[in-house]
Amino acid sequence: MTVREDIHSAGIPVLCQSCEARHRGVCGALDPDQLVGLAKTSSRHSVEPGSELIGDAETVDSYSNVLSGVVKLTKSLSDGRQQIVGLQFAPDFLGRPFKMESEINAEAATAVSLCSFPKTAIERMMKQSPELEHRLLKQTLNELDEARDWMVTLGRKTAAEKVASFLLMIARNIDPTLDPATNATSFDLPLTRADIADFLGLTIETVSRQLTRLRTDAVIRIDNNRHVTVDSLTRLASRSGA
Amino acid sequence: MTVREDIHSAGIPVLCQSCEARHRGVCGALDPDQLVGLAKTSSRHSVEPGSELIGDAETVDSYSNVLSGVVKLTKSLSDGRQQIVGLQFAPDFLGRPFKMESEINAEAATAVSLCSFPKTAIERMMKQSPELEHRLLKQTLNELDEARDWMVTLGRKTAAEKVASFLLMIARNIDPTLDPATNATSFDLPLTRADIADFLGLTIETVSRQLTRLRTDAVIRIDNNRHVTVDSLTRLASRSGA
DNA sequence: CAAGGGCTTTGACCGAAATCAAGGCATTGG
DNA sequence: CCAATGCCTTGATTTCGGTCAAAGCCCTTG
Repeated sequence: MTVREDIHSAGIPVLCQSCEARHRGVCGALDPDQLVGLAKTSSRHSVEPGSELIGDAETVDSYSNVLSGVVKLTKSLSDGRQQIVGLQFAPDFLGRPFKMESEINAEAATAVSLCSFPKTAIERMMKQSPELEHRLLKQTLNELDEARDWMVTLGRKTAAEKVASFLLMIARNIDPTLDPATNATSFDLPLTRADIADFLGLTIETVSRQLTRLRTDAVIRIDNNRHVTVDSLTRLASRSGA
Repeated sequence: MTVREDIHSAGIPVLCQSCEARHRGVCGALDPDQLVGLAKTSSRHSVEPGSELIGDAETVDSYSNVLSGVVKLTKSLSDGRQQIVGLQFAPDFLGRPFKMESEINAEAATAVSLCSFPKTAIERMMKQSPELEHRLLKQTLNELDEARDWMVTLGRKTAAEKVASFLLMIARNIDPTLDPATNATSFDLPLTRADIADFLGLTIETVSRQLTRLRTDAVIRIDNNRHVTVDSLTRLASRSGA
């Protein structure tokens, strides 16, 4: 069971008072008393696609729960080559505990809404509440797992398998209409072709060609360049290389 | 500062009684009283290169500190394609807290010595000692950082850059004779060409050819197929693509 | 020493994906 | 309505790394 599933199934809805929304991110680990303290300092934001959330530019001093939308984590080489090293969906927690040396950027891939807390507030709370740190450890272990799965994709899969794996991963994360009977599903791509290329270690052209192939082979349909309909998840999975 | 450096610089030597060795892994987070309890259940092992430490076969029910040697973490696709997703050096902590779903294998790349504890003992201790969980969180964050760095290497670097990056990483981790003056260093490769290929997402032949190129360009020397001498770390770094 | 096996190197050739180059198709704004 | 802009697709060509094949080099073992 992933952390995400765990939080969902635990079903701990927490009224985060400042952002006036019920959500289930890391806040779910706090007891009501603690939460009231935290809520006073939290605030809800909505940001445009493309906004930089964590970057080299401004030293960001806050943590956030992702309430909706998709955030991409990227790293770049000095000559501009870029790689997306992670995607965060609701209710993931966004931020860098204990300043790591690694330079990472976070950018809104879609419209994103966040509930943010000052770094100091979270860090104070973490000292008091082992349960909060435990939650964080679990999310981190989960992200590590995902990162390692993608290392296999990046290092050992063909372009066709990479694209199929990507679609499968997105479907699993934001699929609104999973139909177990027909084994079909549909969703909006949260990333542009360029982002997908940066995620899979390919070029835009190769991503486009592979999507075209999946379309002509009738594995998927794409409307408005965004909305994907997968006719058979199993057929897609069989092309993802395990 | 990496976790590894942190543990080293903190300089917390702990006498782990059962293995009768001073080491500084996760045990360093425990106070002496707790340690006595743990030490009763711990034991020191030495394993041959190639031994499987964590695998699909036997469900391993213990955690370990790596005392010396190098452990490779691998993942495989159903058709046998393999990817190394991490390397662990002393004093890293080896094991899977909270059973994750991801199937991962750990195998001794070199001769390895370990200090192992039963899973139950560590887990009991973790509930009592927030400091232990904190250490674990820090190591996990560090591994996540490393994994994401390698995603950039796997997705966006050329074969030449991959091999240079690999040598640089190994040098940083097990360099016994770093000479800041001449900027030179030397070390034994802990991995075979096949392992290096699995780590970098390349074939054996490509790894061999790139090493040959570095040799003919006088950036490195290799003796006995194992012992590498880097004449200029900066020159090597300049070939690693940042 | 010779034989054998495991690992590594090297060479010739091939192919998947990158690069280079147009062109299409929406949305936006004058 | 017609540029203009930003994505996306498609085609032609090139190239980097993979594949196939052979040989070299150690190291062990009889």
